[in-house]
Amino acid sequence: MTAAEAPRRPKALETQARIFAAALELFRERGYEAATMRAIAERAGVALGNAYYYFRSKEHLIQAFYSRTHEEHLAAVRPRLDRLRDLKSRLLWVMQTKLETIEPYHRFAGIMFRSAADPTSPLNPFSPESDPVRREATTLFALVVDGARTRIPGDLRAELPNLLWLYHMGIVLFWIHDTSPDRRRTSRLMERSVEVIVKLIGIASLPFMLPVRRAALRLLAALRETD
Amino acid sequence: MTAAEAPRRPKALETQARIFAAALELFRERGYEAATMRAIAERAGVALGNAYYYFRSKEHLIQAFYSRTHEEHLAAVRPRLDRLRDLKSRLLWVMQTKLETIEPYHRFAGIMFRSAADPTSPLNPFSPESDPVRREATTLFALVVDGARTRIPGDLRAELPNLLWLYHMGIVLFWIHDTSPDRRRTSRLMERSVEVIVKLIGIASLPFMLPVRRAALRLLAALRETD
DNA sequence: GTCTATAACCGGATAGAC
DNA sequence: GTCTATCCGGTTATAGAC
Repeated sequence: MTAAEAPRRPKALETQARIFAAALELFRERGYEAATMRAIAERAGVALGNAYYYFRSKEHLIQAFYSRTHEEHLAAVRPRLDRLRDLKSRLLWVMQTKLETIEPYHRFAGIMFRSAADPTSPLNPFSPESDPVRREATTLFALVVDGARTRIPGDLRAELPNLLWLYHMGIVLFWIHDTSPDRRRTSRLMERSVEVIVKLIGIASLPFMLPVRRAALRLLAALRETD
Repeated sequence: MTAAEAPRRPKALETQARIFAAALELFRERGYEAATMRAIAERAGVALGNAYYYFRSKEHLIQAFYSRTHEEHLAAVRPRLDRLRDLKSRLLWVMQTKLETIEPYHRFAGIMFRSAADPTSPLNPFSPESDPVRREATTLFALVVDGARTRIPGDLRAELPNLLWLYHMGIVLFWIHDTSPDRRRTSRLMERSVEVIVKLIGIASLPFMLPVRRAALRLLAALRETD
């Protein structure tokens, strides 16, 4: 729960948790817009000003939501990941649990992603504020890759966690727009894309692909250069 | 200029144009947030309510902006595209002119893309409202492909305009976040990625790549299915 | 440091008169 | 078509209590 300033006293901690819980409930029940700060404060049994004391803005409430769902995702992933050995089933498992974790919030996820696309917003996945969450999420994909017995050339293997994180963001983006029952379209897309990705990794690992692979990886490196 | 309802009388048309022009100016001068509807109305010399008469919301003002910049882009592309023959130089030219066209609006482009990521917003590139603009933009990339003498298998060729449109959206997304002088990072990324893309098209066109190509294309088809 | 209550500001959006 | 008045919700400010 990354809030404005981490509260020290247990009572404060509880108040903050109550506000956060109220926000989550209202987001679920009414969606983002309708869950006004006034309503959140009321449900949490605090004054409006107090809600702002713990969460600098409505958006900060969402940063907290990010962390929370990531933790939930981790918890859902762990019990089974170790037993899966090949890249494909590991990636499938992680993606599947991801979709299950975020499903309850589908209704307000869209409007949440409004801010996510704004470069000046702390919610932007590339913003400094999002750094910790992004790093953690990438770590999960590193785990997926490392634990797989699939053979992958070193240069690609090093970049793969970032690429998979990006891929996973793409799936989430699709999920946001998916109104099919049980989010079936997203599931199907996810399953098929995982297959294609694993196949592509196989191909990219072939010796004669070295030049293109290098060019593509250099491209990615350039993406991260600061000037 | 796709507004709320197309105004019939010349006077109305002029008023609408004046509001739109004022909006564009203020977007450039102050960015999106600071360009309040009140300020836009004032600069256009109309009442606040009147601005809303022509543009249902601030976001609709941006839909109009989309159309406008696309038209400008087309105008910039045309004089030279015919003379370029291979895919790489054609694509490079189109992307380069794109970046030049949107550059003046860099400052407010970010916040513009807030709404673009919201599935309920008319600004979302996948929304019905955006359909015309997207279709037109895709047509441009179809033109890029069709006029190139590069050999491309039919299945891939049919999908390529959509893929290139998607690619171009990615570059724009990067551009939004790019604060380097003269947007140099974006230019570099664009040039390198065009090279990689053309190389990849070459590889994907090899006979033994047929199965993976098919799988990937089927994936894209699934993306568009309505169920 | 934690919290309340209340009033006010600001800008997007709407209603209804002219 | 155009205006004025008003609503609504995010956000801020303030002043004070525990």
